[in-house]
Amino acid sequence: MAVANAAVKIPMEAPVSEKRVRNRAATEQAILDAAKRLLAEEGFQNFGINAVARGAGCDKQLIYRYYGGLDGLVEAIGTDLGSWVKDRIPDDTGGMFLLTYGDLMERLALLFLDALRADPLMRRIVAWEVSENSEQVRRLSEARSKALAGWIERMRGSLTPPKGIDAQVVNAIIFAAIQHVVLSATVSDQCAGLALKTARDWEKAATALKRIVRGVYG
Amino acid sequence: MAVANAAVKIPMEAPVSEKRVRNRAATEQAILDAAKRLLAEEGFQNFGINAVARGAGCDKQLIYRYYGGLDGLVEAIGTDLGSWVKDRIPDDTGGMFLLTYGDLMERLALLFLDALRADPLMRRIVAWEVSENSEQVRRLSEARSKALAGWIERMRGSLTPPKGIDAQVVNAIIFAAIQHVVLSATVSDQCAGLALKTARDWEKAATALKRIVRGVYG
DNA sequence: CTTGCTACTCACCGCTCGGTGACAGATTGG
DNA sequence: CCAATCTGTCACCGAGCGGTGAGTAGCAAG
Repeated sequence: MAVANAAVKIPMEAPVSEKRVRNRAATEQAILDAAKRLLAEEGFQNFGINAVARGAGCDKQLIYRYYGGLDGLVEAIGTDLGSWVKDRIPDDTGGMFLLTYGDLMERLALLFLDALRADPLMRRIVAWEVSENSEQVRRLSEARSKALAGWIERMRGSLTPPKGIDAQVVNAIIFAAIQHVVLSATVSDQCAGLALKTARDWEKAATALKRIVRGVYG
Repeated sequence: MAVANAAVKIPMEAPVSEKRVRNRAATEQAILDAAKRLLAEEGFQNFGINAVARGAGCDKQLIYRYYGGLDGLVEAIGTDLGSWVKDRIPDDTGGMFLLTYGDLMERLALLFLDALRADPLMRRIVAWEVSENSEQVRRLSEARSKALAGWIERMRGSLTPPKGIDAQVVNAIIFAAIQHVVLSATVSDQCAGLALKTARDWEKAATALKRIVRGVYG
């Protein structure tokens, strides 16, 4: 087999899919991407070592080696989440002048609504958060809420809530409402009997949301 | 072995657990109860034929025979749900005079909040609803929302929402908020960074909720 | 007692899961 | 050149899953 070397040097490369390159960094990234994609598209139900490995096109052993298992991988997703959020939720006021706390909260609520609607991964994580209480989920949840809190703080600027209102609690409830509405709509195109399918439906929801925010903050 | 018959007639009954009686109705009920209990306590994650059969102390084959499988069993739970709700959410106004639509919605919101906090099965179903879109879940969800809508309609009486407000949409958002807050608190004792552990925490949440409702409906 | 019917159990199937140990090919350093 | 190391693959394990076909125990009528 003296010709073996030559044959290896010019093999019929990539008979069907391009040959896997030996590159740890790229493989790690491929695994991370596959995990995020899987979580976003399939949800946490069928999320596991085997599925991720299949999605990344590599052996699951590498997930154990590079991330120490599913937990480590999920943690890596969490770490990734901060930048993820930054890319997806605008950080300016869209040219608006936010004169009052009510202006601010209305804008934040609508921005958050749109951002969540547009981001499947975030939606899955939120759904996961209210369905399971594992270490995995806790880490993800923490990363998410931290990113969210940071965003709100940045947007808030120097505006302060009106006296006599426990804004932290009110805001938590409003954001909870947004999350549940979006989750419910994603799964079943409706929420509590309210259709949430067409753009028109969502406009009505946004209007009602504005009304609620304005009702509290004026 | 002539004594065999005598031995059978007076056997050491129930050596450890009482002997299973041959009673189809009772077994069906045991299966249904086990399913509800399992769903309430463990959630939908590990909910399956084997787990239910184990919980009911019978063979899974009986679940196929009596309910036609998990789907039929879940449907039976859904059917059960109407009466379940009636037992758990009060149907009167608690001696209050509800003069305005705002009065009504405030009371409904608080009642719903408490009822959901007190009912693990309902919470699991709600969590399931926002996590998966299967036929099973759709059936359960439908039964739940029907029961809920019926309750609201009964409580509403002749009160009508103020003009110029799309009450259906606003109410859907408010109920969504309640559901998400309760789910989140159940899993992690907090929601969007807001602690929801002590009675004091919940009082604050209830106050904020009232403020939101009153903000919209006056 | 025999014969059916019903309630119920058991053993087994194929499959996927998470997890591990052994191994092959490429790369690098001596 | 060999040897060590790194990257990636493969075969296999035990366990649990949903699902099924065959068989057993109790009861009632003849």
